[in-house]
Amino acid sequence: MQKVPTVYDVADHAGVSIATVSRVLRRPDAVRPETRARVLSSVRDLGYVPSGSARGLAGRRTGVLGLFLPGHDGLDETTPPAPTADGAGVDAAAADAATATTADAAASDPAATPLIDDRDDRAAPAPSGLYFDEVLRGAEIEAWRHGFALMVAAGRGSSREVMVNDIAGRVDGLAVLSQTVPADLVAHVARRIPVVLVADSRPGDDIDHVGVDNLGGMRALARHVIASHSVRSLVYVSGPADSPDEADRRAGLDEGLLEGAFAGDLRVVPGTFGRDRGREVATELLVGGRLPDAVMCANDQTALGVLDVFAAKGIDVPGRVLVTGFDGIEAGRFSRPRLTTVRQPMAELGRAAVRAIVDRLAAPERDPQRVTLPVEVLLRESCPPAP
Amino acid sequence: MQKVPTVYDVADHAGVSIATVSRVLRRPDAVRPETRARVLSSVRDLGYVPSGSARGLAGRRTGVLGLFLPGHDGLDETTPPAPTADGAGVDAAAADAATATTADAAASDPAATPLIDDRDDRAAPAPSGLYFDEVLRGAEIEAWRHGFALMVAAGRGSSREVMVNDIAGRVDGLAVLSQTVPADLVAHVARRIPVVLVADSRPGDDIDHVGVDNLGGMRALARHVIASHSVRSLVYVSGPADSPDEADRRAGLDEGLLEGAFAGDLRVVPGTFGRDRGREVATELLVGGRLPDAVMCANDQTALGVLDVFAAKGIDVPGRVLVTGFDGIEAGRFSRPRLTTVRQPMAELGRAAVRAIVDRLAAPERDPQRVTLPVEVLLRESCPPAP
DNA sequence: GTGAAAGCGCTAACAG
DNA sequence: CTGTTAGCGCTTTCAC
Repeated sequence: MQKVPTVYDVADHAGVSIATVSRVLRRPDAVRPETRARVLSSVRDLGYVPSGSARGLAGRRTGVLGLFLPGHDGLDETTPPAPTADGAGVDAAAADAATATTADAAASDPAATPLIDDRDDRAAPAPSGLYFDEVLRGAEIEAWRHGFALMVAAGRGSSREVMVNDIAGRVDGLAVLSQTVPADLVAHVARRIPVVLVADSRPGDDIDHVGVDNLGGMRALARHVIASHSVRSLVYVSGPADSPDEADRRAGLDEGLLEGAFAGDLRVVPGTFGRDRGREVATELLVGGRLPDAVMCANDQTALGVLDVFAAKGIDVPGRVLVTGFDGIEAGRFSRPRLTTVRQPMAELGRAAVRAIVDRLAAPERDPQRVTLPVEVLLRESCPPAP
Repeated sequence: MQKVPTVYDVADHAGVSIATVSRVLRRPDAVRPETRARVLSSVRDLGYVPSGSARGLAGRRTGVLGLFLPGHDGLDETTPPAPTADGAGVDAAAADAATATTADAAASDPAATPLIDDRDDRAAPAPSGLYFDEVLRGAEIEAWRHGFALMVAAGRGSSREVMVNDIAGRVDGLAVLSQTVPADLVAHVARRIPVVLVADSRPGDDIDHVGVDNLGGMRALARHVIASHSVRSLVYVSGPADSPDEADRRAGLDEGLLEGAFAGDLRVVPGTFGRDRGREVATELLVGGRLPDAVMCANDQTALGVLDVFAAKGIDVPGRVLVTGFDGIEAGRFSRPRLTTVRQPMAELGRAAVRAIVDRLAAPERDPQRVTLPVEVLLRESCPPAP
């Protein structure tokens, strides 16, 4: 790690030219086996690892794709970035190194391992991310398949601009999730490299886009709800009015109801995509005394909140009232009753995003593409299949 | 995206030298405000984004850290990497683009949204990764704090060498999880950049390392088990014999038993860290007819397998037998009964790993560090707190 | 405060 | 099959 070897060092050591070293690494069969062997051995001896930067510069391509995810709630915004400038915050590092660093001896001190009564599930961390983790995983896999490495960044409110530019300068293409990056920044970056918007249905963009079939999913679900059970009254707990997802899901609901010739009552209650709001709504419903036959929610969190209250109040789901969600988050698998929902193919989203970039790289002039991935309706106990 | 602008273009456009452009971007206050404004405006007009490669080359540092995770089970090995060579598999991309790509119209076809009866939880995807996702998230956050971007890669059995070298060439430091990279490769790479081993207690390494307190955690748990309940017979279902984690946990068990002056029977049954093996063991225990007072497992998966069988056979947990795990995976929060376990601070692991690299970058000559993070014992229903 | 010039390490023609 | 030679776009002294 002292005198990091370069092509020149390897070339010298192997008694060849730097071009040959480069060839051995890029197109091995363009070099005589013996020469190749000699070079390879020098590489080993010297501990040579080619510089990605130099490669990127010379080759005009980095072999890296970028993925911009939504920020991790809380955990970050709290602590501003260390003063970067030159040393990349190296000094700041030294400062908090002591914080979590523990010598083996200390950590093994019995007193250091707390016993926590978690019978109330209090200690559980908020899984929050899950959703994006899957996207990330899918993207990583697909990137690898296409010979790209993947660089990730989570959008932080502030300094997003810097980050985006920073990433954009290092990659051959960038996938941007939902509303993590302001439109103008996206536009700026898109002038340099292909950008694909993921699950972010901003209309009128001349930028590639991949998303899931929110509309079709909710439509299919709605049809199931009204067709399989004698639903006369239906409450829909929406998402935030400014959410494109909400818009599509709502549209799907309307279509499904129409197609299913729903003749009952539909009441729309504004929601927030939050579990708490689900609880509120359920409580109001209970207090109002007029429980509908079904409560369809714009997302799982909301539905889980509704289930929380119904369970606490002893309301029979699905016996007395049906409940549905949307997203297919893990928690819905474990709720009581288990939640009927629409599962989004998260990993597939990531893969599709990467494919979109790769395609674009191959055909820069092609018209902007829009990919919509199909979803699945998962019928579980909160609104089971027709009896 | 056509003629990607460079410093030169910006310099021309702004009527300054490239040095000034560079300054404006790196050390803004070293430039007269008016000049700065002019340059910045040119940057905007031209859609200039500095090349990370050029920057990395000239500055001898990339501002990127790498994270090497274990492969995603199955999903990958199945499909070999596209022929990379030059086009980075661009041709292969075109081939399978049609596979998942769907036009809006088609996706919205009702027939395209399948309804799946998931009352038996069959449709649920294997969450598998979860563990590493948290590490990744922690690493990303910490990297960002220190002004670094994060590059991730999942270790695939084959071509791992290529990947590692590839990543290593593009980053300033690398964190490598568990046994994802063979020792000699690690050594090779470590000659070029700082490498930190994560949760991989290979002894004798002169490489930085961060891990969790497997020993202390299991010790504390063991003491709880025997001290809080009148346990006379104990079965320990181990992990694979070659796992360093297993070794530490086993040692912790022994210490805990010793410290708690355990006078009963301890029987060790070999396990695999797999849920199936947990089921097998539980079944054997039942068939044998001599159920112990407690079954402590080397990890959560095993414990969940044990719980599966006990639940199916109507064995009362914790009434008839106590069960414990290790890891703190999400599924343990939802099992029936909920699983008492030791939670590893995954996100913290990721953060610590990044800190270790950053520290090393700041002090290349310092002795190798070893960081052991404390764990928490989560007492849940399968082995609750003392009555 | 700003410009000129010398690389950083590698790839990719182009010769031989 | 191998060597020579230009750059790739940016940072960074060193002068002015």
